[in-house]
Amino acid sequence: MSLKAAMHLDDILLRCRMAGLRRTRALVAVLKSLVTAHSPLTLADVAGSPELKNGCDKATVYRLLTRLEHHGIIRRLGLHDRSAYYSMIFPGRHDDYLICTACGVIEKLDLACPVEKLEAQISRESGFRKLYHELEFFGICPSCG
Amino acid sequence: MSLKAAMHLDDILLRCRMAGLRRTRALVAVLKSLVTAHSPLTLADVAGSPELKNGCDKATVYRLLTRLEHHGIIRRLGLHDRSAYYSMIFPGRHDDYLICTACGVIEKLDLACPVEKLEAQISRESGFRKLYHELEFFGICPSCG
DNA sequence: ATACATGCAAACATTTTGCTTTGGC
DNA sequence: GCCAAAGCAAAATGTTTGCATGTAT
Repeated sequence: MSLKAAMHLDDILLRCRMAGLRRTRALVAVLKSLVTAHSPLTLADVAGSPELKNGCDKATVYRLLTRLEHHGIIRRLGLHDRSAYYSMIFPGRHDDYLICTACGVIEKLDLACPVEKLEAQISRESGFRKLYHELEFFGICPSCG
Repeated sequence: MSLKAAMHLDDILLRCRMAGLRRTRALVAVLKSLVTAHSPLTLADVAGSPELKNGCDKATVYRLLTRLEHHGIIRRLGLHDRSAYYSMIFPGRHDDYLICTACGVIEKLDLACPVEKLEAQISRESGFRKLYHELEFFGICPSCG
């Protein structure tokens, strides 16, 4: 894990404590997986997490992910797969994704998200609160092409 | 079912025949549900479809939906729910959605989709083919607010 | 010491497949 | 009549909950 990731981790653990979460082995393991991941992870990915050799129980991971999401520390994504995906929320950053419908590879898109300002407008017109969005592009990647 | 929907239905049945699908009772029922629906439907919605009193078998509906999606006649959506949603594709039209994370209500958004042109750019830069996208806004609706 | 978190196991929900029968062409 | 599609039933996959035990505070 890089120095940058380590800093993030301490920072996030602090936010977890603020939210009333205890610093358990499972919590640290889950956060490590998510902080170091290059793309969103499924519950099974996190629970398995071989490199961290933390085989945490799925039920435990499930409850942690649920709570972390509820506290706005991680984000839950659809990504069109049968299982849900999770990724860290880094303040001020938002990722959109490009996904191959053939092999399932997920790439983070490096672009200025074009819907940020729409969000404010939609919130105003619809009366919905706590608005956020999910934007994914699907297609066939060059390797599968 | 409105006249407009009826026209759509004939049109779509034609496209299905082109794709090699037989005009079965189940196919007609599935298409009727989807054409008349105001928002995307789950597999269970379509199979149950009470108003059409067509209790089709779920396996049948599943296979039909899969095939229809494969032929580009319907679209499969994530919508963050546990089950997948399906909606008709009306040529030249694309819908984005606004979803309440509390009660689950799904509203179609009436806006010029801001990512259409991005799509071409992404396709060019990434080499992905057959690109399409999914854009959803999530939040708490006024009733749940 | 206490309350919260874990792990195991079992219940659920949904999707997916196998196989026989039905019905469109 | 032939082959694709339907229907039934069962397997596979992923999520969620109950409950006894362990552990952070």
